[in-house]
Amino acid sequence: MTKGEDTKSMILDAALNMASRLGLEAVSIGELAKVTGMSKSGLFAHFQSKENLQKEILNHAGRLFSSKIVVPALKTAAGIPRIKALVHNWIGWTSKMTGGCVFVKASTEFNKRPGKVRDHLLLQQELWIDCLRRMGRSAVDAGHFRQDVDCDQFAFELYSLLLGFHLYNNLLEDNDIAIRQNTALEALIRRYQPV
Amino acid sequence: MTKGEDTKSMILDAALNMASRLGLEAVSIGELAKVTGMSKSGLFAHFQSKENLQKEILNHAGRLFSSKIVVPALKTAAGIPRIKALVHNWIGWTSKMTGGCVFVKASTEFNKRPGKVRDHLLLQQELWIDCLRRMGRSAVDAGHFRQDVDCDQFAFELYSLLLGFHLYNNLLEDNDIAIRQNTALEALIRRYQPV
DNA sequence: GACAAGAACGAACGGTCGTACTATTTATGG
DNA sequence: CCATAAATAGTACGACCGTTCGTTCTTGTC
Repeated sequence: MTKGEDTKSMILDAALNMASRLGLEAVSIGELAKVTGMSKSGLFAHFQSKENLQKEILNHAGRLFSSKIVVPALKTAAGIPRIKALVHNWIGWTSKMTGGCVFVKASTEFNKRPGKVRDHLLLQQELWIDCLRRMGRSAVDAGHFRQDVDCDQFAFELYSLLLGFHLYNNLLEDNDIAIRQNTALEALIRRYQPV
Repeated sequence: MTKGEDTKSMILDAALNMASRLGLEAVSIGELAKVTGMSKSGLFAHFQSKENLQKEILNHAGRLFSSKIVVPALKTAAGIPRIKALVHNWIGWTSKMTGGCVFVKASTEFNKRPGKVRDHLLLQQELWIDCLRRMGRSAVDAGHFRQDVDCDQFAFELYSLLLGFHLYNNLLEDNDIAIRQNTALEALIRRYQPV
Protein backbone atom coordinates (compact mmCIF):
# COMPACT_ATOMS: atom_id res chain seq x y z
CA MET A 1 0.00 0.00 0.00
CA THR A 2 1.44 3.33 -1.08
CA LYS A 3 1.84 6.27 1.27
CA GLY A 4 -1.07 8.15 -0.29
CA GLU A 5 -3.49 5.29 0.10
CA ASP A 6 -2.32 4.90 3.67
CA THR A 7 -3.04 8.50 4.66
CA LYS A 8 -6.30 8.46 2.76
CA SER A 9 -7.44 5.49 4.78
CA MET A 10 -6.39 7.24 7.97
CA ILE A 11 -8.31 10.34 6.93
CA LEU A 12 -11.40 8.26 6.17
CA ASP A 13 -11.26 6.66 9.61
CA ALA A 14 -11.38 10.09 11.20
CA ALA A 15 -14.00 11.28 8.72
CA LEU A 16 -16.21 8.31 9.41
CA ASN A 17 -16.07 8.97 13.11
CA MET A 18 -16.94 12.60 12.49
CA ALA A 19 -19.78 11.66 10.15
CA SER A 20 -21.16 9.32 12.76
CA ARG A 21 -21.26 12.11 15.31
CA LEU A 22 -22.25 15.07 13.17
CA GLY A 23 -23.62 13.74 9.91
CA LEU A 24 -22.11 13.61 6.44
CA GLU A 25 -22.87 17.21 5.59
CA ALA A 26 -21.25 18.50 8.76
CA VAL A 27 -17.94 16.82 8.06
CA SER A 28 -15.92 19.90 7.23
CA ILE A 29 -12.59 19.75 5.49
CA GLY A 30 -11.03 22.29 7.80
CA GLU A 31 -12.03 20.44 10.92
CA LEU A 32 -10.98 17.14 9.41
CA ALA A 33 -7.58 18.62 8.60
CA LYS A 34 -7.24 19.71 12.21
CA VAL A 35 -7.95 16.31 13.74
CA THR A 36 -5.70 14.50 11.28
CA GLY A 37 -2.91 17.05 11.68
CA MET A 38 -2.84 17.85 7.99
CA SER A 39 -3.21 21.02 5.99
CA LYS A 40 -6.58 21.73 4.48
CA SER A 41 -5.25 21.68 0.94
CA GLY A 42 -3.15 18.57 1.49
CA LEU A 43 -6.18 16.72 2.71
CA PHE A 44 -8.42 18.14 0.04
CA ALA A 45 -6.13 16.82 -2.69
CA HIS A 46 -7.09 13.26 -1.77
CA PHE A 47 -10.68 13.94 -2.68
CA GLN A 48 -11.50 16.39 -5.40
CA SER A 49 -14.63 17.76 -3.85
CA LYS A 50 -16.65 17.53 -0.72
CA GLU A 51 -19.23 15.43 -2.50
CA ASN A 52 -16.49 12.97 -3.37
CA LEU A 53 -15.33 12.88 0.21
CA GLN A 54 -18.85 12.06 1.34
CA LYS A 55 -19.11 9.27 -1.19
CA GLU A 56 -15.76 7.87 -0.09
CA ILE A 57 -16.83 7.99 3.54
CA LEU A 58 -19.84 5.88 2.62
CA ASN A 59 -17.65 3.45 0.69
CA HIS A 60 -15.24 3.21 3.58
CA ALA A 61 -18.10 2.56 5.97
CA GLY A 62 -19.53 0.03 3.55
CA ARG A 63 -16.30 -1.97 3.52
CA LEU A 64 -16.13 -1.94 7.31
CA PHE A 65 -19.80 -2.81 7.55
CA SER A 66 -19.33 -5.78 5.30
CA SER A 67 -16.25 -7.09 7.06
CA LYS A 68 -17.50 -6.57 10.60
CA ILE A 69 -21.12 -7.58 10.20
CA VAL A 70 -21.95 -9.55 7.10
CA VAL A 71 -18.85 -11.68 6.53
CA PRO A 72 -18.59 -12.91 10.14
CA ALA A 73 -22.29 -13.74 10.16
CA LEU A 74 -21.85 -15.90 7.08
CA LYS A 75 -19.59 -18.16 9.14
CA THR A 76 -22.56 -19.07 11.32
CA ALA A 77 -24.95 -21.83 10.30
CA ALA A 78 -27.50 -20.68 7.75
CA GLY A 79 -31.00 -19.82 8.92
CA ILE A 80 -31.99 -18.55 12.34
CA PRO A 81 -28.50 -18.70 13.89
CA ARG A 82 -27.16 -16.58 11.07
CA ILE A 83 -29.95 -14.06 11.48
CA LYS A 84 -29.20 -13.75 15.17
CA ALA A 85 -25.50 -13.40 14.46
CA LEU A 86 -26.19 -10.65 11.96
CA VAL A 87 -28.30 -8.72 14.41
CA HIS A 88 -25.71 -9.22 17.12
CA ASN A 89 -22.94 -7.94 14.87
CA TRP A 90 -25.03 -4.99 13.79
CA ILE A 91 -25.60 -3.97 17.38
CA GLY A 92 -21.90 -4.27 18.04
CA TRP A 93 -21.11 -2.08 15.05
CA THR A 94 -23.62 0.62 15.82
CA SER A 95 -22.63 0.74 19.46
CA LYS A 96 -18.99 1.23 18.63
CA MET A 97 -19.60 4.25 16.44
CA THR A 98 -19.62 7.42 18.49
CA GLY A 99 -22.82 8.85 17.08
CA GLY A 100 -24.52 5.66 15.96
CA CYS A 101 -24.58 3.95 12.60
CA VAL A 102 -23.46 6.28 9.85
CA PHE A 103 -25.92 4.74 7.41
CA VAL A 104 -28.88 5.37 9.66
CA LYS A 105 -27.68 8.91 10.13
CA ALA A 106 -27.12 9.48 6.44
CA SER A 107 -30.41 7.85 5.55
CA THR A 108 -32.41 10.46 7.41
CA GLU A 109 -30.01 13.22 6.42
CA PHE A 110 -30.35 12.52 2.70
CA ASN A 111 -34.06 11.78 2.72
CA LYS A 112 -35.49 13.09 -0.52
CA ARG A 113 -32.36 15.10 -1.16
CA PRO A 114 -31.36 14.36 -4.75
CA GLY A 115 -27.71 14.06 -5.67
CA LYS A 116 -24.87 11.64 -6.10
CA VAL A 117 -24.40 11.09 -2.39
CA ARG A 118 -27.99 10.06 -2.00
CA ASP A 119 -27.76 7.76 -5.02
CA HIS A 120 -24.72 6.15 -3.48
CA LEU A 121 -26.41 5.73 -0.14
CA LEU A 122 -29.56 4.39 -1.70
CA LEU A 123 -27.59 1.70 -3.49
CA GLN A 124 -25.91 0.63 -0.27
CA GLN A 125 -29.18 0.55 1.61
CA GLU A 126 -30.74 -1.59 -1.08
CA LEU A 127 -27.78 -3.94 -0.81
CA TRP A 128 -28.25 -4.14 2.94
CA ILE A 129 -31.96 -4.80 2.69
CA ASP A 130 -31.24 -7.42 0.08
CA CYS A 131 -28.86 -9.00 2.56
CA LEU A 132 -31.61 -9.09 5.16
CA ARG A 133 -33.97 -10.58 2.62
CA ARG A 134 -31.45 -13.31 1.76
CA MET A 135 -31.14 -14.05 5.45
CA GLY A 136 -34.84 -14.77 5.49
CA ARG A 137 -34.51 -16.83 2.34
CA SER A 138 -31.72 -18.90 3.89
CA ALA A 139 -33.96 -19.57 6.87
CA VAL A 140 -36.65 -20.79 4.51
CA ASP A 141 -34.17 -23.03 2.73
CA ALA A 142 -32.92 -24.39 6.03
CA GLY A 143 -36.46 -25.27 7.01
CA HIS A 144 -36.44 -22.78 9.87
CA PHE A 145 -39.08 -20.59 8.26
CA ARG A 146 -42.24 -21.62 6.46
CA GLN A 147 -42.05 -22.01 2.69
CA ASP A 148 -44.64 -19.32 2.04
CA VAL A 149 -43.13 -16.46 4.00
CA ASP A 150 -42.62 -13.08 2.38
CA CYS A 151 -38.93 -12.35 2.72
CA ASP A 152 -39.35 -8.69 1.83
CA GLN A 153 -41.78 -8.40 4.68
CA PHE A 154 -39.29 -10.12 6.95
CA ALA A 155 -36.50 -7.76 5.89
CA PHE A 156 -38.69 -4.73 6.56
CA GLU A 157 -39.67 -5.89 10.02
CA LEU A 158 -36.15 -6.87 10.95
CA TYR A 159 -34.72 -3.57 9.77
CA SER A 160 -37.44 -1.74 11.68
CA LEU A 161 -36.28 -3.42 14.87
CA LEU A 162 -32.72 -2.34 14.20
CA LEU A 163 -33.87 1.22 13.68
CA GLY A 164 -35.86 1.09 16.88
CA PHE A 165 -32.85 -0.16 18.74
CA HIS A 166 -30.76 2.58 17.23
CA LEU A 167 -33.05 5.33 18.43
CA TYR A 168 -33.52 3.97 21.92
CA ASN A 169 -29.85 3.25 22.32
CA ASN A 170 -28.44 6.48 20.97
CA LEU A 171 -30.98 9.17 21.72
CA LEU A 172 -32.82 7.84 24.73
CA GLU A 173 -29.76 5.99 25.99
CA ASP A 174 -31.98 3.21 27.24
CA ASN A 175 -29.64 0.50 28.48
CA ASP A 176 -32.29 -2.18 28.64
CA ILE A 177 -33.22 -1.85 25.01
CA ALA A 178 -31.06 -4.77 23.89
CA ILE A 179 -33.30 -7.05 25.93
CA ARG A 180 -36.44 -5.49 24.48
CA GLN A 181 -35.09 -5.80 21.00
CA ASN A 182 -34.21 -9.42 21.58
CA THR A 183 -37.73 -10.12 22.82
CA ALA A 184 -39.12 -8.57 19.68
CA LEU A 185 -36.67 -10.47 17.50
CA GLU A 186 -37.65 -13.78 19.07
CA ALA A 187 -41.30 -12.98 18.47
CA LEU A 188 -40.58 -11.99 14.90
CA ILE A 189 -38.73 -15.22 14.23
CA ARG A 190 -41.45 -17.28 15.88
CA ARG A 191 -44.03 -15.73 13.61
CA TYR A 192 -42.17 -16.96 10.56
CA GLN A 193 -41.48 -20.46 11.85
CA PRO A 194 -43.44 -23.51 10.73
CA VAL A 195 -46.53 -24.11 12.80
CA MET B 1 -52.57 37.55 18.03
CA THR B 2 -50.13 40.43 17.72
CA LYS B 3 -48.19 41.18 14.57
CA GLY B 4 -44.96 39.84 15.99
CA GLU B 5 -46.43 36.51 17.00
CA ASP B 6 -48.01 36.29 13.59
CA THR B 7 -44.76 36.67 11.67
CA LYS B 8 -42.98 34.42 14.12
CA SER B 9 -45.45 31.68 13.41
CA MET B 10 -45.04 32.25 9.68
CA ILE B 11 -41.27 32.03 10.05
CA LEU B 12 -41.57 28.83 12.03
CA ASP B 13 -43.72 27.26 9.35
CA ALA B 14 -41.01 27.93 6.80
CA ALA B 15 -38.30 26.87 9.24
CA LEU B 16 -40.05 23.61 10.00
CA ASN B 17 -40.30 22.81 6.34
CA MET B 18 -36.63 23.58 5.92
CA ALA B 19 -35.69 21.51 8.95
CA SER B 20 -37.65 18.60 7.58
CA ARG B 21 -35.70 18.73 4.35
CA LEU B 22 -32.25 19.65 5.58
CA GLY B 23 -32.14 19.01 9.29
CA LEU B 24 -32.20 21.40 12.24
CA GLU B 25 -28.55 22.34 12.01
CA ALA B 26 -28.79 23.20 8.33
CA VAL B 27 -31.59 25.70 8.84
CA SER B 28 -29.63 28.86 8.18
CA ILE B 29 -30.89 32.25 9.20
CA GLY B 30 -29.87 33.83 5.92
CA GLU B 31 -31.67 31.26 3.83
CA LEU B 32 -34.69 31.43 6.10
CA ALA B 33 -34.76 35.20 5.68
CA LYS B 34 -34.72 34.74 1.92
CA VAL B 35 -37.67 32.38 1.76
CA THR B 36 -39.74 34.45 4.16
CA GLY B 37 -38.84 37.69 2.38
CA MET B 38 -37.43 39.24 5.51
CA SER B 39 -34.08 40.71 6.42
CA LYS B 40 -31.64 38.53 8.30
CA SER B 41 -31.55 40.82 11.30
CA GLY B 42 -35.30 41.31 11.37
CA LEU B 43 -35.82 37.62 11.45
CA PHE B 44 -33.03 37.02 13.93
CA ALA B 45 -34.64 39.41 16.39
CA HIS B 46 -37.50 36.97 16.89
CA PHE B 47 -35.14 34.39 18.26
CA GLN B 48 -32.06 35.43 20.17
CA SER B 49 -29.80 32.73 18.91
CA LYS B 50 -29.76 29.88 16.49
CA GLU B 51 -30.06 27.43 19.35
CA ASN B 52 -33.24 29.17 20.40
CA LEU B 53 -34.57 29.02 16.86
CA GLN B 54 -33.95 25.28 16.79
CA LYS B 55 -35.76 24.83 20.08
CA GLU B 56 -38.69 26.88 18.83
CA ILE B 57 -38.86 24.84 15.66
CA LEU B 58 -39.16 21.73 17.79
CA ASN B 59 -41.86 23.36 19.91
CA HIS B 60 -43.73 24.45 16.83
CA ALA B 61 -43.51 20.95 15.41
CA GLY B 62 -44.61 19.53 18.74
CA ARG B 63 -47.75 21.62 18.76
CA LEU B 64 -48.59 20.56 15.20
CA PHE B 65 -47.76 16.95 16.01
CA SER B 66 -50.11 16.98 18.94
CA SER B 67 -52.98 18.62 17.12
CA LYS B 68 -52.69 16.59 13.93
CA ILE B 69 -51.86 13.18 15.36
CA VAL B 70 -52.60 12.72 19.02
CA VAL B 71 -55.70 14.81 19.60
CA PRO B 72 -57.64 13.44 16.60
CA ALA B 73 -56.71 9.89 17.61
CA LEU B 74 -58.17 10.46 21.04
CA LYS B 75 -61.55 10.94 19.40
CA THR B 76 -61.49 7.32 18.27
CA ALA B 77 -62.63 4.53 20.57
CA ALA B 78 -59.97 3.55 23.10
CA GLY B 79 -57.88 0.45 22.47
CA ILE B 80 -57.05 -1.05 19.09
CA PRO B 81 -59.05 1.46 17.00
CA ARG B 82 -57.21 4.31 18.66
CA ILE B 83 -53.86 2.67 18.04
CA LYS B 84 -54.67 2.27 14.38
CA ALA B 85 -55.86 5.84 14.16
CA LEU B 86 -52.66 7.06 15.75
CA VAL B 87 -50.53 5.15 13.27
CA HIS B 88 -52.68 6.38 10.41
CA ASN B 89 -52.33 9.97 11.53
CA TRP B 90 -48.61 9.61 12.00
CA ILE B 91 -48.21 8.33 8.47
CA GLY B 92 -50.24 11.24 7.20
CA TRP B 93 -48.07 13.69 9.11
CA THR B 94 -44.76 12.25 8.04
CA SER B 95 -45.86 11.99 4.42
CA LYS B 96 -46.89 15.61 4.30
CA MET B 97 -43.52 16.90 5.47
CA THR B 98 -41.17 17.41 2.56
CA GLY B 99 -38.22 15.59 4.06
CA GLY B 100 -40.02 13.30 6.46
CA CYS B 101 -40.79 13.69 10.15
CA VAL B 102 -38.69 16.40 11.71
CA PHE B 103 -38.45 14.47 14.96
CA VAL B 104 -37.03 11.39 13.28
CA LYS B 105 -34.57 13.60 11.47
CA ALA B 106 -33.58 15.50 14.57
CA SER B 107 -33.35 12.30 16.60
CA THR B 108 -30.57 10.94 14.46
CA GLU B 109 -29.02 14.35 14.00
CA PHE B 110 -28.73 15.00 17.72
CA ASN B 111 -27.73 11.50 18.71
CA LYS B 112 -25.30 11.74 21.57
CA ARG B 113 -24.79 15.43 20.89
CA PRO B 114 -25.14 17.19 24.23
CA GLY B 115 -26.83 20.54 24.45
CA LYS B 116 -30.11 22.27 25.03
CA VAL B 117 -31.56 21.28 21.68
CA ARG B 118 -30.93 17.63 22.39
CA ASP B 119 -32.42 17.95 25.87
CA HIS B 120 -35.49 19.52 24.34
CA LEU B 121 -35.81 16.83 21.73
CA LEU B 122 -35.25 14.07 24.25
CA LEU B 123 -38.10 15.37 26.36
CA GLN B 124 -40.43 15.41 23.38
CA GLN B 125 -39.45 11.93 22.33
CA GLU B 126 -40.07 10.63 25.82
CA LEU B 127 -43.48 12.25 25.73
CA TRP B 128 -44.22 10.57 22.43
CA ILE B 129 -43.10 7.17 23.62
CA ASP B 130 -45.17 7.66 26.72
CA CYS B 131 -48.11 8.37 24.44
CA LEU B 132 -47.49 5.09 22.64
CA ARG B 133 -47.23 3.29 25.95
CA ARG B 134 -50.55 4.75 27.08
CA MET B 135 -52.09 3.57 23.86
CA GLY B 136 -51.07 0.06 24.80
CA ARG B 137 -52.38 0.59 28.31
CA SER B 138 -55.73 1.77 26.99
CA ALA B 139 -55.93 -1.38 24.88
CA VAL B 140 -55.33 -3.44 27.99
CA ASP B 141 -58.01 -1.53 29.86
CA ALA B 142 -60.44 -2.01 26.99
CA GLY B 143 -59.82 -5.73 27.08
CA HIS B 144 -58.25 -5.70 23.63
CA PHE B 145 -54.83 -6.68 24.96
CA ARG B 146 -53.97 -9.25 27.60
CA GLN B 147 -53.62 -8.01 31.16
CA ASP B 148 -49.99 -9.06 31.45
CA VAL B 149 -48.56 -7.31 28.40
CA ASP B 150 -45.51 -5.10 28.72
CA CYS B 151 -46.58 -1.72 27.40
CA ASP B 152 -43.02 -0.45 27.17
CA GLN B 153 -42.27 -3.36 24.93
CA PHE B 154 -45.34 -2.54 22.88
CA ALA B 155 -44.29 1.09 22.53
CA PHE B 156 -40.84 0.08 21.38
CA GLU B 157 -42.10 -2.30 18.76
CA LEU B 158 -44.71 0.11 17.49
CA TYR B 159 -42.24 2.95 17.23
CA SER B 160 -39.82 0.65 15.43
CA LEU B 161 -42.44 0.03 12.79
CA LEU B 162 -42.95 3.73 12.34
CA LEU B 163 -39.23 4.22 11.90
CA GLY B 164 -39.10 1.41 9.39
CA PHE B 165 -41.93 2.99 7.47
CA HIS B 166 -40.16 6.30 7.56
CA LEU B 167 -36.98 4.93 6.03
CA TYR B 168 -38.68 2.90 3.33
CA ASN B 169 -41.01 5.72 2.45
CA ASN B 170 -38.55 8.56 2.37
CA LEU B 171 -35.23 7.11 1.33
CA LEU B 172 -36.19 4.06 -0.65
CA GLU B 173 -39.41 5.63 -1.85
CA ASP B 174 -41.12 2.27 -1.64
CA ASN B 175 -44.76 2.91 -2.42
CA ASP B 176 -45.96 -0.45 -1.16
CA ILE B 177 -44.51 0.03 2.27
CA ALA B 178 -47.79 1.19 3.79
CA ILE B 179 -49.19 -2.26 3.10
CA ARG B 180 -46.14 -3.95 4.58
CA GLN B 181 -46.30 -1.78 7.62
CA ASN B 182 -49.96 -2.55 8.06
CA THR B 183 -49.27 -6.27 7.85
CA ALA B 184 -46.64 -5.91 10.56
CA LEU B 185 -48.96 -3.78 12.67
CA GLU B 186 -51.73 -6.36 12.49
CA ALA B 187 -49.27 -9.06 13.53
CA LEU B 188 -48.01 -6.92 16.37
CA ILE B 189 -51.52 -6.30 17.65
CA ARG B 190 -52.44 -9.96 17.35
CA ARG B 191 -49.47 -10.93 19.46
CA TYR B 192 -50.76 -8.77 22.31
CA GLN B 193 -54.37 -9.86 22.07
CA PRO B 194 -55.94 -12.34 24.48
CA VAL B 195 -55.49 -15.94 23.37
C1' DG C 1 -52.40 63.21 16.28
C1' DA C 2 -48.43 62.70 19.61
C1' DC C 3 -45.78 59.21 21.69
C1' DA C 4 -43.87 55.01 23.32
C1' DA C 5 -43.27 50.22 22.18
C1' DG C 6 -42.63 46.81 18.99
C1' DA C 7 -41.00 45.12 14.61
C1' DA C 8 -38.09 45.12 10.62
C1' DC C 9 -34.09 46.88 8.21
C1' DG C 10 -29.08 47.66 6.46
C1' DA C 11 -24.48 47.39 7.17
C1' DA C 12 -20.75 45.37 9.26
C1' DC C 13 -18.12 42.01 12.26
C1' DG C 14 -14.88 37.95 12.72
C1' DG C 15 -15.05 33.15 11.29
C1' DT C 16 -15.45 29.23 8.62
C1' DC C 17 -16.94 27.12 4.48
C1' DG C 18 -15.36 24.66 -0.09
C1' DT C 19 -12.22 25.30 -3.66
C1' DA C 20 -8.27 26.95 -6.72
C1' DC C 21 -3.78 27.96 -7.37
C1' DT C 22 1.40 27.56 -6.84
C1' DA C 23 5.24 26.03 -4.21
C1' DT C 24 7.71 22.73 -1.52
C1' DT C 25 8.62 18.55 0.56
C1' DT C 26 8.72 13.55 0.48
C1' DA C 27 8.52 8.93 -1.53
C1' DT C 28 9.63 5.78 -5.22
C1' DG C 29 11.66 3.22 -9.26
C1' DG C 30 15.61 2.82 -12.37
C1' DC D 1 21.74 8.48 -5.99
C1' DC D 2 19.16 10.88 -8.80
C1' DA D 3 15.19 12.10 -11.62
C1' DT D 4 10.50 12.04 -11.49
C1' DA D 5 6.25 11.62 -9.70
C1' DA D 6 3.34 11.74 -5.70
C1' DA D 7 2.02 13.94 -1.60
C1' DT D 8 1.62 17.77 1.32
C1' DA D 9 1.80 22.67 2.50
C1' DG D 10 0.80 27.63 1.90
C1' DT D 11 -1.97 31.29 0.54
C1' DA D 12 -5.83 33.35 -1.29
C1' DC D 13 -10.60 33.63 -3.02
C1' DG D 14 -15.61 34.71 -2.78
C1' DA D 15 -19.58 33.13 -0.33
C1' DC D 16 -22.05 32.41 3.60
C1' DC D 17 -22.27 31.64 8.63
C1' DG D 18 -24.34 33.57 13.31
C1' DT D 19 -24.40 37.75 15.64
C1' DT D 20 -24.32 42.85 16.91
C1' DC D 21 -25.53 47.54 16.42
C1' DG D 22 -27.85 51.67 15.36
C1' DT D 23 -31.52 53.29 12.56
C1' DT D 24 -36.01 53.45 10.58
C1' DC D 25 -40.57 52.17 9.90
C1' DT D 26 -45.02 50.36 11.82
C1' DT D 27 -48.33 49.60 15.41
C1' DG D 28 -51.40 50.38 19.05
C1' DT D 29 -52.77 53.73 23.08
C1' DC D 30 -54.10 57.83 25.33
